[in-house]
Amino acid sequence: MDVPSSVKDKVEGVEAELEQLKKENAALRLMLQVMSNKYKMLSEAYFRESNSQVPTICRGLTRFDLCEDQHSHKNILIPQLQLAANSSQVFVETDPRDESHIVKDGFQWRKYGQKVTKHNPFPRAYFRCSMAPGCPVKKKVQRCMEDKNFLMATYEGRHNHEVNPSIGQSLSSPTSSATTSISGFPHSVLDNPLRSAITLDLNLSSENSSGNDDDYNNKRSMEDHVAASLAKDPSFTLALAAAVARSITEHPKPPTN
DNA sequence: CGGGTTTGACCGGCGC
DNA sequence: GCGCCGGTCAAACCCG
Repeated sequence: MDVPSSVKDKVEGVEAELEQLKKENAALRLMLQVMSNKYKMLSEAYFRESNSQVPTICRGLTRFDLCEDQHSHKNILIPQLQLAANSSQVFVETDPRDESHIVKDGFQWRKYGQKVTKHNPFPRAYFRCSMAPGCPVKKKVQRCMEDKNFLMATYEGRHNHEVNPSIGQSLSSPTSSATTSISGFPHSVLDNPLRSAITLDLNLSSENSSGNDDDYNNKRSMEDHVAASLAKDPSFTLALAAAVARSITEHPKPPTN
């Protein structure tokens, strides 16, 4: 019995969609695992600090920012972890064969060094902003260890000038998608329409980044990949945030003294 | 020739 | 004090 080609196409379409959903589910599961582990680590660190009588600033603890999705005009919860003051991280999907460390973010950068770090075989490049004399902003760019599709750029400092749109235009190009959270930047920069509409900063604080075990790096790399793909879909982010919130509330409380 | 990149050397912080 | 490691410097080099 012959199956009409239109039906066949439809079936193939549904199968492709199913496959896509499976991938997204896998990504979500991974994300939940990572965030759950991260929450556990942070909780332990927090309680250790509390118990050691050291004055504590709650840096690096998870909070949820309420933001409005520009497309659906619904508020979405965005899990966000703060880096050190004036510091932020950006994840950019690039061709893994591209070794140029170029993150087109609207600024002009001058490279002043490159280094191979201990836990990542890919070299880390160091840049200074060269758009304005005396601009104190620096950035570090390094390819994610386990997912070569992503570059991780760490920004430090505040720009003392405006962004140049002609430099940043490729940020919105189809071949380069950025998942950004830029803290410490002037509003004029943040309001730039060239900037990615979705903010999803899943980074640990600078304090936690001082941990240098492989386990941590593995989690971080997985996080980078998952965060970048999920951040493209605000409704998915909403569902994720709800699931994470459930995960956190169900997590057993750390021992108290 | 000026501006950017490369790369080895150097420096300072940190843990042991 | 020593060694490790990340970050920076600066001379050499490249390119338009």
